[in-house]
Amino acid sequence: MTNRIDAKGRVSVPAQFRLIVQSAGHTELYALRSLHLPALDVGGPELLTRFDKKLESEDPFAETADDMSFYLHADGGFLKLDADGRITVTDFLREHTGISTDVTFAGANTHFQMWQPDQFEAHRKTVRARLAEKRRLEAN
Amino acid sequence: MTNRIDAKGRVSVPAQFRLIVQSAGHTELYALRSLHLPALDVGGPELLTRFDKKLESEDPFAETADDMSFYLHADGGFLKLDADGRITVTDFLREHTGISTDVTFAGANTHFQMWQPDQFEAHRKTVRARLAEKRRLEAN
DNA sequence: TCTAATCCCATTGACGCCCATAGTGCCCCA
DNA sequence: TGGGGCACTATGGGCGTCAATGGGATTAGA
Repeated sequence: MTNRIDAKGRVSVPAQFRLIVQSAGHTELYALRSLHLPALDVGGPELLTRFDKKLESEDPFAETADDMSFYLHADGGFLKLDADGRITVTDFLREHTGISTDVTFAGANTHFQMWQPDQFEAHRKTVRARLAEKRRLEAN
Repeated sequence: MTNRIDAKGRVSVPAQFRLIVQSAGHTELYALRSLHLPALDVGGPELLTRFDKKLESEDPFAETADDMSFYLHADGGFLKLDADGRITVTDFLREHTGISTDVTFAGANTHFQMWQPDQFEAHRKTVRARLAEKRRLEAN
């Protein structure tokens, strides 16, 4: 699902994904820069709390917990949905993803990803190739 | 079983295959672009959730798990059945399969495949040839 | 004051929902 | 046993609704 960014820098979040958060009564999304991919992991505000909960259960003095906490708040940001279900694409989003004029949305029921269309397509092909190769090896 | 795509881009899902999902109370199909074939693997939404469940139980840091998850969502999509048991053939389906005016359905009890008719015929022949060859070798 | 964000409204094209018709196989009954 | 009618599938098309997009107007913020 690919949508265009308009002259004001807005893009419609596909209805199917809006439902994820709007049904929960929220008007905000939370976007997190993916660690390994030039993409954004996006979900409702509970995406943040879910990670935070996870952190609480760990040793607060462990380095990984520190890193994770830092990562969550430094590499994440809120996106406000306007009345028409659009968000404005900030530099925060563009830098990490390479997004300029169009955005590709892909994902599941609880959260989704935002990509620069070409990057998305490239990654899709890479993943297909890797899985096909793995399966070929396992067949022998 | 081959059906025609109408002017609005719709095609009837053969009744026998509809039963697979409708009997489960669903009105949606889940289509996944096959890794090795120019075809779509189609089944009920539980096809996706089944895979997802499987992934949750595996090591979430393994690259393969990431790949699988991405593949399932990037190369998979939902197809809504209308009241008459038809789906609209999107570009998402056409690109991978070469489908343009007609669709060939083939499959088993739990899920089925969608093909461009000529591609299906070609694949059928190669499979026949491969099996015949294998049998010929084993006979010696 | 100038820029940027937010709200509101208009357009258009796609999709969902509805009904109509033709073709086909099946069953039942005369 | 042959014919009529019922049931269902595949297909075509009308129409209303909603999503995606564009743009004006108003407000907030620097």
